[in-house]
Order: sequence, then C-alpha cells, then structure tokens
Amino acid sequence: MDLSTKYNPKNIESKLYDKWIKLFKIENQKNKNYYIALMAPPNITGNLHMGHALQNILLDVLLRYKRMKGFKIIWLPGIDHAGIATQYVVERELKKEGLTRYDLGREEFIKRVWQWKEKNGNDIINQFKKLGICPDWSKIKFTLDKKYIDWVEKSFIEYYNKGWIYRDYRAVNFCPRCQTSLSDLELNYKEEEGIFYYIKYPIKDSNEFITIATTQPETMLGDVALAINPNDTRYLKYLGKIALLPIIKRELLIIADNRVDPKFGTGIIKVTPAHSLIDYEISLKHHLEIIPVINEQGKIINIKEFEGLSFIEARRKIIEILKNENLLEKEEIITHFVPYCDRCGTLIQVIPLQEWFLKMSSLANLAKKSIKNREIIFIPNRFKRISLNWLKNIRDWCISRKIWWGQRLPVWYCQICDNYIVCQKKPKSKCKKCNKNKWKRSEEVFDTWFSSALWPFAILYTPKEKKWYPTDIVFTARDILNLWITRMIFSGIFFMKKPPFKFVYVHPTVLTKEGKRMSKSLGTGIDPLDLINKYSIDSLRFGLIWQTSNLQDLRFDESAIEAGYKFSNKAYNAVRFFLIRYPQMKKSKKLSKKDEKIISEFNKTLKFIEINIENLNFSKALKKFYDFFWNNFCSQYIESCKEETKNNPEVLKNIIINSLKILSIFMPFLSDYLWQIINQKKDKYLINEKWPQKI
RNA sequence: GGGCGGGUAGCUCAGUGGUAGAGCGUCUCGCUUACAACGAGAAGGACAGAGGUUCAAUUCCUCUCCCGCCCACCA
Repeated sequence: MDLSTKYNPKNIESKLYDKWIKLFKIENQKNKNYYIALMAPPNITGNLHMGHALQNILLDVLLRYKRMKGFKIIWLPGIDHAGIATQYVVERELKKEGLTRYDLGREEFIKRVWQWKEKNGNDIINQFKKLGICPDWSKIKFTLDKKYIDWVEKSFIEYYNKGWIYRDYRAVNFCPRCQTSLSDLELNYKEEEGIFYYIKYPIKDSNEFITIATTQPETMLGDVALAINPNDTRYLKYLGKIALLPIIKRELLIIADNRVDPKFGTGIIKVTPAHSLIDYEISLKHHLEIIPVINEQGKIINIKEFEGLSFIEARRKIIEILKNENLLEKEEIITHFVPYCDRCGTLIQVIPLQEWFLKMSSLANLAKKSIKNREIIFIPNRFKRISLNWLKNIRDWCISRKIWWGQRLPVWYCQICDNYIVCQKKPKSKCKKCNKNKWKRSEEVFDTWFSSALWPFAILYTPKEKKWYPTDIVFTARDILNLWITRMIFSGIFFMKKPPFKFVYVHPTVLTKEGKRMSKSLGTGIDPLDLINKYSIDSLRFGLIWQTSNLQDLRFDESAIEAGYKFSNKAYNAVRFFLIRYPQMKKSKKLSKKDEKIISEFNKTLKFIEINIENLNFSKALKKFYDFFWNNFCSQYIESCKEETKNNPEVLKNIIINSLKILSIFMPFLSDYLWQIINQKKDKYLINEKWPQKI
C-alpha cells in the first residue's frame, strides 16, 4: 500500500461515479421495500446553481441512508420543457441574429427550440451528475415525452368533462413582450413611485362632481361604472345616480360594492372591467359591459380620438385634456406595487382575452383537507401555511398561454363558426352548429405549471412504473411552494386519489455571504461547478450539508467547503495510520478502557446520526460525525494507540470501517475509496452495504 | 394591511432556565514516525434594545428597533 500523505480527490471522483451509475439502476437494487423520492425537474434552460446542488445533495444523503437501511430507492430524474422560460431564452438567441420568432413562424421557431433543447438540454443533466447523486439515470423523463403529453391531455379532458375547465373572455394578466397571458403566480411585484391622478367626474344634471384617484388614467376610457362602498355614508347620496365619464361623456351608473375600500384614495373607484381584475369581478356581479380600450400591443383601441396611441401617450393626452377642462383635481406621488413579468421583466398589462380556466374551488378543498389532516407533512411545519393561505383565497387558474413553445391544448376549433370540441384526436364528425367538418387544433399551449403539476404520476409510463405512486418525499425550494407543490397536491389527489407525497421538505434558499440573492445577471452567483473544481464534489457536499438549517436562508460561506476538504484529508490519514501501523492484523485481545470508550462514543454518535437523518437535520448529523471522528476518534483514540499497546487494533479497524459507512452518505467518493483500500475489496461499494449497527 | 424567519466571537452559524459553542479567520509555539490540508495553546462575546415571569433568562412572555421573505385587488 503506497499512499501519499495527501488525499487527491480529482483522480478518484470521476472514475467512481461511472461505476456507480449501474448501481443506481432500480433493477440492480436488491432491497424489496420502496423508498420513493420525487426529483424537482430542472428547466432545460437552466445551468446548475447552488439551489439545485443543495436540494439534490440533501436528498441524496437521505436516500443513500435509506438504501443502506434496506430500502429500494426510486428516484426518477427528469427535465422540464419550461414553456415561457425556454421560449424567452431562444428568442434571445434569435435576437442576436437580428430575428424575432415572427420572422421564423411558429413551426420553424419550434424546430429551433427543439434544436436548442437537443444541444443544451442535456447540459443540466450532466451537471447534476457532477453532484454525486444517486437517481436511476437510465429512466430520465421529459415533460414533452409522448406519454407525458398523453397524461396532460387526458387530465385536461377529465377536468373538462367534470365541468371544471371552461373558456371565457375576461381580464387577465398579459405580458406584452411574451405576448401571452399569465397566472397570478407568474408576476413579480415591484414597489415603485407612481402618480395618483385625482380626476373629477361630473354628476349628470347637476353641478356636482365626484373625484376618483387612479394611477392609470388611460384605463378610464374603458370605465363602465363608478363604485362606492355600501357602508360609506359619505357617498350614499350618489348611489344610483349617473356620472359622466370625462372626455368620452359615457354615462356611468354609480353602484355599491363592498370590495371598495373607503379608506383608500377618495373611497370611490372607477370600474374598468376590461383592464382590472377586481373591476372585472365587480362587473360580473353587476352585469356590466366589458369595453376593452388597450390591446395586446399596449395600444389604445375602440376610442376614436386615441386610437393607435400607446397607453403612455394616451395617458399624457388625457391628463392634458383633463387639465384644460379643469377636471384634474390634483396629482400626488405615491408608492405602489406594480406587476412585471416574472420571466422577462416587462410591465404587465391587464387586458381582456379569451382564455381557458380551471375552476379552483373543489380542487383547493381537496388540497386543504389533506394538508389539514396531516396526510401531507411540511418540514419545517410553518410552510404549510403558505399553501393553506394561498388556497384560501384562490382565483380560477388561467391555464392557457399564447406562446409557441409548449404543449398544445387538446381543443379543436371549428373554422367556420365559434364552436369547439375538446378531445385528443382531430374530430371526424361535423360541427353540430354549422354542420361543417373543418376543425383546427388550438394553437394555445398549456401553462407549464399545469403540466408540472402532474409530474409525480405523469412520469410513470409502464405498469411497473405506475406502482411508484405515491412518493414518500419531495425536496423543494420555498419559492415554488404554490407554483408547483400545492398544485401537485390537488392534481395528485384528484387524478390518483392519493396525495403525491407524504413529506415536503423545504430547504433554505442559498444566498451570498452578504445575504444577497445569487444571480448571474447581478454577478452575485457562485457556480457549484467551480467549487467542485477548486475543492472536490465531496467537499461541496460537506460544505452545503454543514450549512443547512431549517431557517429560510443559507448565507453561503466557502469556508465550510474548505472544512470539508480538510476533513477529507483527516479521514484519509486516519486510514493511512491504520495501514502503516497495523499492516497485519494480530489475533484479538481483550478490550482496553480506551477501546471501550471509543466504542461507546461511536454507538452514541451512530444513534444521534440516525435520529437526525430521519428528522432531516442533516447538518446536525454531519457535525456530530465530524466531531466524533476528528476529536474522539483521531485526537484521542488514535493518539492513544501510539502509546497504549493495550488497545485492540480490531477496534480501530472496526471504527474506521463503520465510520466510513456513515460518512458515505455525506462524502460518498472519499468513503468508497478508503473503504475499498482498507477492505481490500474491489468492485464493492458502500451503497450496497448495510447501515452500521451498534458495535 | 396581514403573516413568517432572523438579529449570539471578525465572518457563517449551533445552542441551553443556572457563570457561552463549532467551522473559518487572527495570535504564539511546534515540520513529534497518520495528517502543516496537522498538533499544542491563546485572544476574542453586557447572546439587538426595553420591560415582565423566575432564586436565576441569551434561553419563557410582552413591546420596540433593524434585516430578509411571503401573501393581499389597494383602484
């Protein structure tokens, strides 16, 4: 045995992983009982970031532990087509060539995205493999696999037949750059200064005015009513009267609705159902007309004097006219929250469109019930309130998107009239309304998250795979709790009659040491691959596990990775000590006091680690192991071996071997390497060993 | 407006109703035959602030102030 005094991970890590891959295969695992974990599929646009690294490393620790505890690990890897995100990236590529997606046309554009996917989509998988994690790579799934698509379509149809999916013309969030509607969760609100314009609306047949305040005066062109709070005695006298919309002179009925907050603004609102989500809801109750005045390009429509102006130009012109007519009472600078597109950062417009919606009330109740009944456990527990809170006041989910990259709705529109049919294959029958047979597939695609919501069961393609539902656990970042986790819960319960997982572990968000968000564009990102190159995979794993807590954030400190690097060497040298000191094993003797002590310390440590891994306290488990190994074992016991001739070398070997087994869930490369040396067994791997028992 | 997390050594964080701990950093001394990616030792903290409960509070309760996050239609 010829070992240098330094552990050199570089040569070892790359070779070992290739050997492990076949051990990860589900068919090659001998254990009987399943332990099933759900992988959050990364986007095909993505590059490995710290969040991925942390999430998958932690889950890998748990799964390696479970496997050694006797479970067959089911961990299916996958990638997500990520509709808007991917389309945006490819559009950006096109822009470099001076092209837009419209220059290519839909078909050609989609081809380009597929090309892009083939070229770059697997990068993320290769990067995931760098983490040393143990999913079965032979069963990789993609959200645009044929069978996956089939699940999504069938789910849509099942909801539709249940009466929960409907098509409607209504105000929705719209991104003018992406040219698509968005759900409430895909917006990013920024606090900004804005101008509150106080505008006087004359009361018909009187000299009186009432004043409303708005930050978007251009939308007044679409006003159809004014509304007060029914309990607001100041304005009750106006109830039922008619106000005249300035400039346009449209007659506006003054109505009452308790959604109006008397304390905000002047306590009176203008009702613009076309361009405000609340106003739309008010208009439903009062049967008001929708008058769209801003189109998908942000230009004014339907109003002669303003036709074709951008909404900003219209705003300027309107304010000017109001000033001239003495109808602008005042302007006030306020700070308010303004919605931007979460993907591309463009200012959101609310405009009315024909879209597809999923009724949420029943589904929300399904999810609520299972969370409240503790069929699903959030860890830490406080995170369940994020879900429950969202479900409590949820709106129907706009699931159609007008982008190109994604999965088309299984809807066929009649080319002749306004009829449509919901089904997977092109209808053969004639349209019942117009008796023609001209059907065209919808060009609308699904909200990516509709598809991701089905992930836990839509990735199960064969009868054998179908047994892998429900899963035991999912690890997630907290920013997609509702976007993804909550939606998987109700989808799973509805389609599979069981919640998709028992435990939801919410890991901290990785921030910079200064507490800033890690972001490439801000230059604050740290690339896990750089750290792997600089130290080693095991060191990265050690450092991330070390720093994990159940707090909301993790301020990343590279020194923890360094500690992992040093620890590798410590463990390596402990083994070296054994090999040098005891090249041949003598017959066993009685145990010394020191022997007994270290055995008892080991047993305590083992117990502590088991409890803490089961409870997902990864860093506590690792720190305990570190402390035991470095202080109790190396500094005390091994040191004592140098002098105490009474110590039993078998104890020394035993502790090392069992420690390597424990260490293998945290630092699998180092452990396997050392274990093979000390055991003199080639092609045997710790992942197939049993978790240590009390010595 | 509502909710949540945090404020402990220079940095990142553990921790407990009874005179404060780790990793990294700093200082001193050691290349002693597993390891200088190491060892021995040291410095360094009114545990955000105020009040309360208690024999005793960093730890429990209340309030305040900072930092961060989430939700909500604030027109």
